[in-house]
Amino acid sequence: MEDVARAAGVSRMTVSRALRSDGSVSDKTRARILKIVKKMNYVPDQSAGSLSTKRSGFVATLVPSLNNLHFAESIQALNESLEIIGLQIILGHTDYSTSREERLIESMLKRRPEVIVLPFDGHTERTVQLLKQVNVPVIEHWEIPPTPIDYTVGFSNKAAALEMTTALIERGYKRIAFVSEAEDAWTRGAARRAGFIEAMEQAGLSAHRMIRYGKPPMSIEDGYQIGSAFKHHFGDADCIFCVSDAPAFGLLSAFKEQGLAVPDDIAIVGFGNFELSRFASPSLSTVEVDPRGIGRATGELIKNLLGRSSDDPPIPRHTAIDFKLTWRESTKNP
Amino acid sequence: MEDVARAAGVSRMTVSRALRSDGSVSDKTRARILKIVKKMNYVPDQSAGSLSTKRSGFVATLVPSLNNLHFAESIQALNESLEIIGLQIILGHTDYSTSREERLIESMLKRRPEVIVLPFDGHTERTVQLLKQVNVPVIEHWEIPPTPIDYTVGFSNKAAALEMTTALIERGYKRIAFVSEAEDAWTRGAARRAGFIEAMEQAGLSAHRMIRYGKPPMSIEDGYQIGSAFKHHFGDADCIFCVSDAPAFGLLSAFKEQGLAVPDDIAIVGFGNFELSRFASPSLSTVEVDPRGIGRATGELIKNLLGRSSDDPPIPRHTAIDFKLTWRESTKNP
DNA sequence: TTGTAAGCGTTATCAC
DNA sequence: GTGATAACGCTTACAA
Repeated sequence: MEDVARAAGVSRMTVSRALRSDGSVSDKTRARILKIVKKMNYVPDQSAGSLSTKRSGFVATLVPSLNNLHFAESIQALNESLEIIGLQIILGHTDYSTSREERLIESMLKRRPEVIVLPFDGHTERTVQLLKQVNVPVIEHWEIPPTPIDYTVGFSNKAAALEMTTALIERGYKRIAFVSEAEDAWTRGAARRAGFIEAMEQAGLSAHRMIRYGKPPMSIEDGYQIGSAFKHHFGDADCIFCVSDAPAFGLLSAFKEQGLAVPDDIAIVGFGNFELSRFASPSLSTVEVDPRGIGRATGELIKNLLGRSSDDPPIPRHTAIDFKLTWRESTKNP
Repeated sequence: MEDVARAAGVSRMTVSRALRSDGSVSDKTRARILKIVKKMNYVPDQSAGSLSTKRSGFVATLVPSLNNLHFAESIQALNESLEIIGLQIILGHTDYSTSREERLIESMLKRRPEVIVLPFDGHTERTVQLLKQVNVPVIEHWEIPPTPIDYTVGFSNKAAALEMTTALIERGYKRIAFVSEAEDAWTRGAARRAGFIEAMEQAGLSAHRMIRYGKPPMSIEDGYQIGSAFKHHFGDADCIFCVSDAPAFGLLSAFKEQGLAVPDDIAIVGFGNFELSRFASPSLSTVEVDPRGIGRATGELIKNLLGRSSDDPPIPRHTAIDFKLTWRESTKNP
């Protein structure tokens, strides 16, 4: 910067001002300076800038895993709205582990993020404590936690599963099985399961057909394994509700091998609505969620949080993102 | 930090040393300091540290899109090896656009990354210029560019497609069609197409059955659309080679609707080997690549680049990542 | 419109 | 083993 200033015959301060549209610099000087900047290929050092302005330009963002198109899409949408306002995501994946989440947050805090975005799959006590005292907006996304730390963007996984289960019961299914992970640290999976159980009980039906297998995220392979042994365990089930679309694909594949007809012998529904769900055969009934919507809404929220003057209207704590039930060939529909 | 120092009755310098395992601090003082740090929940500011040490701890990482499990997995693997050595990824997606890539690089340069990792889908002149003069290791991944900037990790997409095509020809297919995007900015897709064409020509076969559709990344839907009109355009084809697995799934779906048998009426192969490829029906023959391997190898390379003393053995410019042909039910195999 | 001085929170360096 | 001092590259606050 010194060099640029010298070359332009001005002080560093003027260069600094020219570089941000901030200051009042005469158009002539600014033009001259910018030309020199281009020529010298000067790139300002944002760490140094942050140190002065106390604004890092970072948004610490955690997702359970990138290895899931939904989270990846959501991040991509978030990123798109953030880069417009000059914010950079620093990304981490929790691998569905609360202790990993805690470690990541500790390390990201060193970067002085202006906002922290993270999923709710349970938090350690220390995580909550860190988050509360750090004095930065915290956004939990993809689920509505029982006791939110600050802001939330997402939908109730329990309500969604409840709605789907109720709709299945209305369609005449009574002996519904639920497929989810064996390890329960994954709270959103547990929420879906709870929704299923509640709906069954409300209808006076038994929710004992529980298949717990593997750890999150469930894969197609997991579903295939479950499908291969399914009739052995719950031969009387008339429908299977999967905690995500992935194992549902595996079940479809396994049942096809066994000559079981879907939905005539048994119905299958998933959760998530991956692109493939429309093209599977039979195509998959599922709970449709809106990953890009979550990312976008999170971006909007951040924009509001950081761009506000003190007497703007208050910002709502929760942004609801819609889900909806999508019916396809894997269930018998009215 | 000042506060911690005062509470511990030492100077800031001693706190700084205690915090990194760097200096020579007596075990007693260090223990005392660390206890106070914990209690006061002090988190050092890495921007300030970077300013002093000239080490940002950042790795600028670009991928074409996160909306593709392969890139997401690769990033996740890279991230896992980087966090061990205390490096943070700053992530961007180019959306297969070289001008977007240029903008992203310019903005990331402000963070003073210690390494730059990016895909090769062509670069603008200015990108190359920026990258060359920035004096930071540059790693191009996922493809071997004709003129690498610095280091490369990946495989030749052209060679892979050539090998697959040759193998198809050996299996007796002669009227092979190739499905890829209409927009050709995407160099790796073009490389695959070039491999296909070269193999066909080597065998004295015609490579005129070219379907160009949509823009990268090709989706299942794209494949479905192509499949719906396929017989109309190339009714005599005996095999379709898709630039990625995604459109291949769409083709399978469309052909099933039309009552076309795969592979008896027509064979289909993909590129990528997504998890689903094993479970599709028929399961999909494809070129198997190793996204996590690319991520891991990139991580290793970075570790070597940053951790070297001047007289270590030189680091190879290129790290080859294997691909292999995987044969399943969607082709007639010997 | 421009410049000067001080300081952001850390660490390198050298002295004790 | 510990401390004082001067950077690091920028911006804020004020002065001209």
